[in-house]
Amino acid sequence: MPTISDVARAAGVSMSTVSYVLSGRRPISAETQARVKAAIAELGYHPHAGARALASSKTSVLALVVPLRVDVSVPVIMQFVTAVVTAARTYNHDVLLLTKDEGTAGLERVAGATMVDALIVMDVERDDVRIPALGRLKQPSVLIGFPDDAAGIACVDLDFAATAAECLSHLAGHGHTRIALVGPSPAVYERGTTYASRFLSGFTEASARLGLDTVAHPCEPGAKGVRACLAQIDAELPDVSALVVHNEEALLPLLEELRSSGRRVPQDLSIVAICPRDVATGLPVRLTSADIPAHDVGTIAVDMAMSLLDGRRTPGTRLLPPTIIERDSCAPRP
Amino acid sequence: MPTISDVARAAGVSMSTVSYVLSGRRPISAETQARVKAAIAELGYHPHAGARALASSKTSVLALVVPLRVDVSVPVIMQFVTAVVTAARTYNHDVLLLTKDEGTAGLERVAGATMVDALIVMDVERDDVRIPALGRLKQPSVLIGFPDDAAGIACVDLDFAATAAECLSHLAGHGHTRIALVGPSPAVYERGTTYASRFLSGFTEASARLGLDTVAHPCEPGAKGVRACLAQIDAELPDVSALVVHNEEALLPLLEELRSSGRRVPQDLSIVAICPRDVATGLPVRLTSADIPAHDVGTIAVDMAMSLLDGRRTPGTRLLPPTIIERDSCAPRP
DNA sequence: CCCCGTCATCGAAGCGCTTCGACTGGCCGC
DNA sequence: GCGGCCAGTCGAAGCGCTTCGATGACGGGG
Repeated sequence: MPTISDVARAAGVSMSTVSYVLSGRRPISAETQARVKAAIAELGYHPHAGARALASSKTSVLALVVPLRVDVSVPVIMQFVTAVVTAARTYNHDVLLLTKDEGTAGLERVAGATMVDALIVMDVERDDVRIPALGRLKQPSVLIGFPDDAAGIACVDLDFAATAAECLSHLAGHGHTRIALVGPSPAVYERGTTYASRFLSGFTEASARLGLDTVAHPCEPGAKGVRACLAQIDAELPDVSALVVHNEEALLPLLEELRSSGRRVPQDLSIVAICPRDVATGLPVRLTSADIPAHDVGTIAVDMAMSLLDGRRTPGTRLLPPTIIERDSCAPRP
Repeated sequence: MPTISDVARAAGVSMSTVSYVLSGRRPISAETQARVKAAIAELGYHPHAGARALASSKTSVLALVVPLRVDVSVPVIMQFVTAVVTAARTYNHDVLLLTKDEGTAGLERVAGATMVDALIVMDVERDDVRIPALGRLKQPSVLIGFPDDAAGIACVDLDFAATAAECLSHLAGHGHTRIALVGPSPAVYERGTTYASRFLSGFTEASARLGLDTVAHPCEPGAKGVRACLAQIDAELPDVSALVVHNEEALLPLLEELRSSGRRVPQDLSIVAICPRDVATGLPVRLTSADIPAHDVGTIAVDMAMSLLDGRRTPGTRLLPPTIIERDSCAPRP
């Protein structure tokens, strides 16, 4: 492996000149630049990341913490991940992958060892122990999600409250007035993931504002859970004509159950789902859905991390507006 | 951030002693070790990764290259990823995530910059351009999948040929003699992913060996693709009584199509699928399946990389034996 | 009693890069 | 015609760690 001094020798200049050609931090004449670049190409020189990190205290690496076992669907996580990696590359950064199960120790390890310049943390919970830990690090961090108290740490996420409201007004626009929310499994609420409760309170508020008759129920996973949830809804809200489904796992069994009990979607029952595009289109009925903009969220998280890194101030928090995509699961009230 | 010399001063020893306590490469008396460790704990010292990499030419980081857009299902990829990250941590390594779309350049970048000690590459194709590139790196690498010519690079994967044979003998054991293979979409074959052709040739061979009547067809994605594929199969192999499905996306539409055309699974038609556990159990019928051992493959890939790193010789290639899990989609021939 | 081998520890030389201060010509303005 | 300035370049001092050879103390064998 050639070093910077090999390049310098080959180009007939000093090490520092090569360094300045590479970083552009000082003016170097066009001819010299050309010679240096030629030498670099010829030798196949790559600056040594460790040496660079040592000398400059910058690693060009971002840490990304992903959840291992989750209630939020795996494809969505993967979308976040690829968005983050792709966005990081546009800033010439790479991504070190950590898992949530390492908890606070993982953060401290990579930050303490100066392996990364900044951290992006997914799946933060209401009262996440990692938040105070992040605050103690010398590297900046960005949360994907909203804890109760972000303690000054930057956050990005879909505006779930506004999304719930959008779903309701979309259905209200079709004439529906009796609407039920099929929520995530109780485990999600208990775990303290705030998107569930943010969605729920947005739902409740908008329902009151729009004068709708609504009920909301969490939904256990599996066909039995769906059946139980539907039964409860029918009992509490007879003549319900539309469902808002904030539970990806429930979608398929739900459609199965409705079909086998003879309720047609959308003729008898309209549905709006909160899920990524491909889930909405991959089911037996193409669902009208509020999109989960995983790609945008990931990209914005990286943008925020980069602003933080070069000292620019960033809005502490970004809530992305919802987008509803009309497909085949909403009809006017029967 | 405290440095090793802060620790040394606090413990009243030299820097090198601290280093030897940390690495264990030379004997240090118990008392000295205790003092050093106390100082480390008290100061909250973490060795600087860059400095360490510079001095030792070891980074304790593995690169993992994942495909971005794929025909193999996202949850499977994610299983590989989490297995690799988890296994890497047991060796005190971290994982740098690269995407396949960076191609050869990504590999050369991280290897050239000495950001990683070894590379693990997923989704390798028949004649992958990355293979010669990997050969040129000074870091060892492990492929997940089997190219036509691995050029001496280590490989791990499920033994797809043996898997096909297992599926057939499982069905033959239930008395089936007329069996069709619903293969991946033609795009997969064209892209040159070898697992498809390995499976197909295993299928053909075992079919001959067992004296079965079989046909094999690729299957375009979507409901129409499934319908077309079934039609072809029925035309070429009337009275087909079992299907081997090597196409995760086709599974749901396939079951839909069979149901709506009145063919019951497994009474009228038995099915063995090749897919991960959760897919097999998440469908309307719990499918008997040959498991895709993503977790094991990921773990073994890391083990192989580590052996390569400390100079131990490893088998150049590991093919994992298939496991068939009996569920509700296989019945004796009607 | 001396020599030698062992064990535990130290000192210093890098590893490859960035960065800061200093140096050199040329060119301007007065 | 001289001081000052700027563009362009160089030299050297680290950055924090590992590692190798050297050193000192100590005990055992001759």
